[in-house]
Amino acid sequence: MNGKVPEREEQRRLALLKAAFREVAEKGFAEVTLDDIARRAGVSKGVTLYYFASKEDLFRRLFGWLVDSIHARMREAVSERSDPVAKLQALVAITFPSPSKNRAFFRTFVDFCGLAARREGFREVTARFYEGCREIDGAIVEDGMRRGVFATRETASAASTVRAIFDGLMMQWLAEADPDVSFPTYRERCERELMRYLAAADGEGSDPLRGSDPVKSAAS
Amino acid sequence: MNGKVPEREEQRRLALLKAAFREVAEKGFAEVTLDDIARRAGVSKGVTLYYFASKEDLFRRLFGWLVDSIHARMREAVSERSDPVAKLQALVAITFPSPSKNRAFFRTFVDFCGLAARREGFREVTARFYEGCREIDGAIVEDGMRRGVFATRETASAASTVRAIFDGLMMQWLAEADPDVSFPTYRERCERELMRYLAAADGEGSDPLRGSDPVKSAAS
DNA sequence: GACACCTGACCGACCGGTCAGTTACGGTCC
DNA sequence: GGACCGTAACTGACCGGTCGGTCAGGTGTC
Repeated sequence: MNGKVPEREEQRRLALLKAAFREVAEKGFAEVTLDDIARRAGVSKGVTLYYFASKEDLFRRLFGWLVDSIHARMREAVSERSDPVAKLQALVAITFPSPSKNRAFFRTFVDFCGLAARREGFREVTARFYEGCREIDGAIVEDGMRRGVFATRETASAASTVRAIFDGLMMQWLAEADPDVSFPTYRERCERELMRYLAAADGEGSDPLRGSDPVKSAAS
Repeated sequence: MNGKVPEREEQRRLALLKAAFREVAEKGFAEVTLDDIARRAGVSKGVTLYYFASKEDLFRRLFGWLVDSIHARMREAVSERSDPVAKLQALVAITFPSPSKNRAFFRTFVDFCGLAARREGFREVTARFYEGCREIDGAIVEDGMRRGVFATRETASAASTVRAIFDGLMMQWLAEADPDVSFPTYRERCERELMRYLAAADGEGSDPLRGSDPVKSAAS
């Protein structure tokens, strides 16, 4: 009907990546075998290495694909709002979609950071992830500063800190004994603390969030 | 000369843990073999499993030992100062000691978080790590608030965010193409951004740091 | 029948864990 | 002092299992 061969090939590759993602999210890179991935995708083991040069190649592409997806989703969500505060809230919503999706993505992410910290070939992808985040976060911060909603600060550092708050809270969440229960706590905390950090310096009264009842649920 | 046997045993165990730490920092949990650890410690392979029940047992104890060490060092550094700002600076100094030590600890830490996010038996140790941090960070924040140096906020959330900024920046640092070069940038940024987050809300003028030249080195 | 796609048995390497055997050493008895 | 011994510490060959990667051959489609 149309240019079919390379399309079908791409389709197959994508199916394998999706299968690999689910496997990695569950077991971690080190524990996943090529057989697991093939079985999850409903094909035989040989196919995996028919479409990817090696296990490492597959993992690298998997993470590249994840990074592109998440960036696209972030950019889309941000572009749909005009208010910097709303943009940030949209980012929080993207980053904390649901316990299970969160767990899947962030487990994979942490795994990958561990790999990237050691193997040169993987580092490039993590660098690209943070590069994109810096761009997205930085644009929001700058916009908010221009409009006087956020306090003046150096954009690069602020974007870096915003991202650190996202990632750092996520790591704490992953370590929780019962992540499903504490999920809403962390999501709300993320939003509130980002606002706190960015809020204009002339008093908490101008806090764009109605900062009413402090969430005490995480206290010991 | 004295009660010798159990002491010598503990000594051996510690030597193995240290060897394991160096190996893991370099290669990651998944890539380290019992043989690697033994060889690094200058003994034969059999010894490793003579002193530890299994590889998993060894790794769990390794991380427990690391967590205790880092907590002790943090507590000591903090207890030596009285000013909350100085305490926080001391914490930054502990957390960012040098590129190589940083890399070693944080690579291991990230690895371990990946494990803990999946295996029940490991989660308890990460939970303990964050529990201790919450205690240390929380005490500083609370002290600062009482003295009016930091703006009023809910202690648990603030401690959580402080720790998130530490961890999140560290992850970004790990992803840098040339970590050794960007190390001072991240260290300074960590200190400055923590202060920014915690600083009293009545204007940047009261910023406890002399916020002079913005570090632009991380901008694209 | 040619070709792309797919299969799964197979190979070689590796690794956690076991264990039979060796070594080092402190104590004991003559 | 030295012969002897018991045991804790240590060694490394070995085993069973696993996994990444290969490949000879099958299958379906144009």
